Amino acid sequence: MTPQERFAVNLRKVRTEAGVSQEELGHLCDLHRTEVSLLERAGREPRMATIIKLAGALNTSVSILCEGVSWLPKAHRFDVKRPPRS
Amino acid sequence: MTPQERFAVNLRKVRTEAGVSQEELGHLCDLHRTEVSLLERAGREPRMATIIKLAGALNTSVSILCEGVSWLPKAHRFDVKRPPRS
DNA sequence: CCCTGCTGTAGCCTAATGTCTGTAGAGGTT
DNA sequence: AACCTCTACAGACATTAGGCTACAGCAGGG
Repeated sequence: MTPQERFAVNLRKVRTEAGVSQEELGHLCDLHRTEVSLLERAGREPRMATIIKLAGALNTSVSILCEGVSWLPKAHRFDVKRPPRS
Repeated sequence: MTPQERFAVNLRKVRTEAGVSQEELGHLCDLHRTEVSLLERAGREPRMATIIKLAGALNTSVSILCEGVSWLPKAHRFDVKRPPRS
């Protein structure tokens, strides 16, 4: 599982729980609807501005969107935890 | 003040307080030395993987690196707070 | 004085993000 | 049936992140 796959899961979870469509979310944070779709399908890796926009539009925090992803400096690799099965 | 300017301030503050050089930090998180320099001079806007790498290498969190930057969905603009003067 | 460590900065390159348009399918409602 | 909403997905495009090399400056220490 890659960092963007975990981000995708987090984003979709937060968005659906907020009851917002991809298109509404895109409008809220000035992102194109296809970009939101790609992010939720782990097709893209968001930049800082994108993460902060999404967090603000969904009234959540960047930590929650990045939850489960960390970096192990000594091992020089990511540590991506599997999301809790809904 | 732009989001990346605020990120630059946050990054430099955390790095210097950790007593790490740009080059050491770059090695810890597999980033080039010049990239760390650019980020601290607000010349670049980091991606998610970059932010998480930096946070992991500096033993901090993404929230701290993104501190002071938020998105106002209704106003369709960022809200960047000035960092506390050291 | 020379040497070393740290940082700034310019340039070039590749790969990626983000924008936009359009098409298509699934599911629900009337 | 037709209609609507949401989403997936393609292709094309401009902009940018990040890697790399190289050179310069500036401090401190021998």
